[in-house]
Amino acid sequence: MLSERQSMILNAIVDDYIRCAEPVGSRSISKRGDVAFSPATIRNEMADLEELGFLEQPHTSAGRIPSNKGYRYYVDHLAPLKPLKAEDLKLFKQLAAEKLSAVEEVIQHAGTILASMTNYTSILLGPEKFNTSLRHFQLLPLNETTAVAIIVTSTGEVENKTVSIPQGVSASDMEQMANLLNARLAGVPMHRLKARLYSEIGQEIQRHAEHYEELMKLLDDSLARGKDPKVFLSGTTNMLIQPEFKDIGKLKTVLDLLEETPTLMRLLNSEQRGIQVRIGSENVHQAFANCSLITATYSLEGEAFGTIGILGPTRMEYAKVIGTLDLLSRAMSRALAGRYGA
Amino acid sequence: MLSERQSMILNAIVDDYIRCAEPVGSRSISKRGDVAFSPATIRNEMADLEELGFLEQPHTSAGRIPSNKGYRYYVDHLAPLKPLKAEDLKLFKQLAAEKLSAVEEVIQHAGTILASMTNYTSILLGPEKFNTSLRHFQLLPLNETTAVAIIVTSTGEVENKTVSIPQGVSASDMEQMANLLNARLAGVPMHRLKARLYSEIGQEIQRHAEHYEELMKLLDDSLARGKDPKVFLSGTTNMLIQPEFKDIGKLKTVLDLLEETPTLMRLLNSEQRGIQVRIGSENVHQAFANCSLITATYSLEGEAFGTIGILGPTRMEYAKVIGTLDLLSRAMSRALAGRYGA
DNA sequence: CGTTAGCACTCTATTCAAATGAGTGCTAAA
DNA sequence: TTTAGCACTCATTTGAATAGAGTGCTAACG
Repeated sequence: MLSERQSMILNAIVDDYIRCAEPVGSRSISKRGDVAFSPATIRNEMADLEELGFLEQPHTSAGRIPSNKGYRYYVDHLAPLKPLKAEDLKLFKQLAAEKLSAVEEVIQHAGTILASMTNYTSILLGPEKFNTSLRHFQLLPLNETTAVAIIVTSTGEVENKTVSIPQGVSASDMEQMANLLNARLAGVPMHRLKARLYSEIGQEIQRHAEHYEELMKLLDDSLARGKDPKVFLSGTTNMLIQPEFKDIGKLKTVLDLLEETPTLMRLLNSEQRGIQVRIGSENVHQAFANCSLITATYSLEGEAFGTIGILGPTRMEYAKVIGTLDLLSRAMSRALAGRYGA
Repeated sequence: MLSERQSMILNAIVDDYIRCAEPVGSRSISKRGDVAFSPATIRNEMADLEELGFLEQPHTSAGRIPSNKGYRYYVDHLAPLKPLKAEDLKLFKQLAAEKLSAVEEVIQHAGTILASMTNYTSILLGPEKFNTSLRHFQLLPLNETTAVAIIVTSTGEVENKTVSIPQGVSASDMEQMANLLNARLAGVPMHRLKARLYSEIGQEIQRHAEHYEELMKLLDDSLARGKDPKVFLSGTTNMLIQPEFKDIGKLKTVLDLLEETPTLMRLLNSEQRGIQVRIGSENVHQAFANCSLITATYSLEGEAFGTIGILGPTRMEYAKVIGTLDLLSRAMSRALAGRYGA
């Protein structure tokens, strides 16, 4: 699609622009050394590249900046896969080695590393609990009216929920219920719990206990899915140092959106495994028009999957970020593996 | 300490400055109507107030702005306690009425309300678990090497922790241990748990079981205090709209500090109950020199206490914020009461 | 024919002096 | 004691001139 020379020039422009955040002119490219042509020649090529839609010109007498299409070409064909620095690799190893007790801590920690290494904002999605199963259920009365329902999943995560005790249900009723659930539903995938509750436990309760309605309501409440998977943000303030966000208004719009979990979920949502790059307007939300989001997925014992992502300006160090995410997602899978599971 | 007229003028200046964020001059005060003197007279008083340290002048030909001492006087003597708007009160009632299942949700929600009502940043500290006691303990093996320890407190909070199982400890050992702890330590205050573990349970284990060392280590790990109380932030982006933070550098320093839980803890830390106002340099951290922090405490069944706070520029709507915090802290205490507890 | 030097042109950013205007302090009069 | 008047200060705004970076085009060059 592009000639050798055009590719080289596009590459040079994107590189330069990523580094300096300023329109790059023909002269400065010529001087870089890796494109050994005169400014005039480069100018001609640049005019062509602009016509093809890979470059843009803020105004007549400025240099060129890459368009979204330009970035896309850069990412797909040009971005050199930089090897990570040794010190960064060390951080990853530490992550895997560290004695982090909970999945959430591993994720949180990974997010912090990611943000500090890249100087962008990291967004991590906890594992979908879709593929985990029930390990243990408990129903613990606190007083006459409220109880705590505790669910432990096969991956060792603990969810808890305060539920109110229906009239006429006794502590021993609840204990029986919990025992019944553990006996019958242990090992059942989380997303099938409710269905199985009605199909299997329902009859049993109806046979042995009064208060059928009340007990079912209680159990139904208790098993209510522990809301959406958690989102972990880190390095949001790195947005502040990006020159593209010197406009506080736009900055606030973006930061505000980052506080909304549903927006983030929608942003990260994808069926695809592996690494994905969404440049500028490829993102769902209009406010992220000059942002790029790069995501990778990690797995937890091959059962559950989560997403880690980096949000930054479209003028992002793609090569570095992609490499980092790739390695870190593997490191996370490794750190989470073996620690739990059947 | 200040004459009637001086008070009035100081009041007018602080009021105006809080509204407009710009140095206020003698003329504009004279025109306000509530201080019926000529600009010249007011100028004289202003000169006096400056000499006394209540006002400052950015430069010779600008109006005056309040000093920290000025704000302090305003807060202590002048700030009129504004009644809240009806719609705001309604929000509070909703908070109390809502069926929020977990303490943390109540707190989180209160923080959101607080931030959106005041347009400042809210910082809420979860209840100190200091005064809560053990309700239930459980130790649940996940596989050969790891187990989940679950602690339920008297206020219905659930803490969980993944611990590794020492060599030679069996599932039935762990079950016994858990039963023992429940039998002996239920009702014991959280902060005394470890001490009691050694003084009471220790002997028992030594008598009945092998692996004394290992079991004690396991239990000790399991009871490790669930880190610091959680901190909930809301409305951090409200900082962006404050003109005092148009300097992105300072803004970043502050926002970065807000991400550090220990800093926040130190910032909020106080033995005092009730409402506290810390103006500018009265705050621990240098970076908060032009911020004010107003805090109030709430209680959970009279047992545990937490803190809610508002962080904003020193030029803060003290009257409104103090009123809001006062009411909200009560509303929270109410919302949390009755829901749990013995 | 592809490449490059040269040059006129465009447009932004910088600089600097002058004008503006908000606000003060002081003095003298009411 | 209060206030009108006035000279003075100083940040901000304004506008014009200038500098500078970069382009597009044309003509020359190998």
